[in-house]
Amino acid sequence: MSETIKVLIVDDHKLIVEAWTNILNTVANFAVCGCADNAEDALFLAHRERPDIILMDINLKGSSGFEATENIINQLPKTKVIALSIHDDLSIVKKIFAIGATGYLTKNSSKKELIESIQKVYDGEKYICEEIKERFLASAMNGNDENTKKELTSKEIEIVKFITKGLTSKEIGELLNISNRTVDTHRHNILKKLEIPNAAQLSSWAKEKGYV
Amino acid sequence: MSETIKVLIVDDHKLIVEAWTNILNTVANFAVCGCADNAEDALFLAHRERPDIILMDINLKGSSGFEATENIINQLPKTKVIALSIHDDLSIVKKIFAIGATGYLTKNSSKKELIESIQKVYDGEKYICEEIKERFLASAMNGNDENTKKELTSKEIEIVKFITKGLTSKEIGELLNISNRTVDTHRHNILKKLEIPNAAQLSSWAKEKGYV
DNA sequence: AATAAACTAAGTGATTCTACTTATAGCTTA
DNA sequence: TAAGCTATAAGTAGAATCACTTAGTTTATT
Repeated sequence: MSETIKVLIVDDHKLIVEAWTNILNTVANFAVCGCADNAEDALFLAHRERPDIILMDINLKGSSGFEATENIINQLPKTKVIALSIHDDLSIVKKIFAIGATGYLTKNSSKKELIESIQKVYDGEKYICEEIKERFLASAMNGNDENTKKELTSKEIEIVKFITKGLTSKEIGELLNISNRTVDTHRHNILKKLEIPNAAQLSSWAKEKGYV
Repeated sequence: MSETIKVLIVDDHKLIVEAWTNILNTVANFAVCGCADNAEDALFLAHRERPDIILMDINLKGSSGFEATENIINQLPKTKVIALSIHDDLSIVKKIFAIGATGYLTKNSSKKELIESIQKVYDGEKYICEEIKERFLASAMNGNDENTKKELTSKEIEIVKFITKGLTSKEIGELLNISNRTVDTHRHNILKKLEIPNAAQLSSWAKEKGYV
């Protein structure tokens, strides 16, 4: 109960990191042991500081927060990760838990939930914020398949990233050393999986969901 | 000096609002007099509470933070608005000042800058965070035209919004009651202005800059 | 060993987008 | 009044995407 819980905060917006640090430091047995604004620093600090909890924004600019989370969990199994995200997409929640996260908050969560989640996860429980819980429930009730929406493969995600950057199939093929017709096939499969009509919408979808 | 400065916070992420409230309430002569997570509530609260300063996130989900800012400034000229944004795009900074904002911070600003900006703006000065100042300087030095990048017209922005939603020129034309060839012309002009090669990149650009 | 999933590639045809140009009408501003 | 911007529209040509299909190879998993 009175043991100090060491927390590492990872988010690429300084103002947000400082604001959360402020909140957490008002809680008696919490101590913010470090902050990082990118995946590399996060990994380095996790090794040095050995935090109990990492608050991880999975929408980092450069690299994917998914990979960073995966690395940390693999290398430091004792460290628990609470994922923090701007979106309420259920497939992303499932994915991050599959990787090994122990908690999930959105930026619509309350301060109370933030504190609660850290304590609960430290005590060995899993934590999902109210907003997401309700959405899972609603999704289960009306039987829609939002949470069973097909996942993209890593190759497909790679290609999505190039598409958002405005590359043509030909250019992507050259970069990946595959035929432009193969890239076309991937594009087609991606759009079909996600039920999206074209690259323009795919692009904004990817931005929104934090794939890029 | 000892007068209380009333601050209204507008941001669509509860956790961020609470975090900033936390910071500001630790400053002796600051008082957070309200929070809003959308443009309508912001306007209502501005009328009721008559804050000295409004901290306005200009990347609100539903409506544009630009319009909200414009409305508030027109209706309550005594209220100063400090714009807060995730991006460091100089053309957006210029635009928000043209509308009538008195300060600009990014989410990479520090806590110190947040507090400083409120005090300075309350004292009648304008405020721009360090990060943006440096970018303006750099831009002026190497003479690149990033800050003179052409602005999109309101029609063009309207069309960009439809493009990001995956509509074809034909569909957009039908919605706007204009020829699909006119939409094509607009598309061409948009891409040329922004020096972007295709709709896919345009789409992620628009997401990134908060146009949609 | 067998099955499934993912990656690869290509054919075909339709649709859509992009580039560049010309042109008219309306509105604003110097 | 002239110049300039915006919105409208269309011609032409070429590039790229999208839909749907078939199919061989590799990689995992059971």
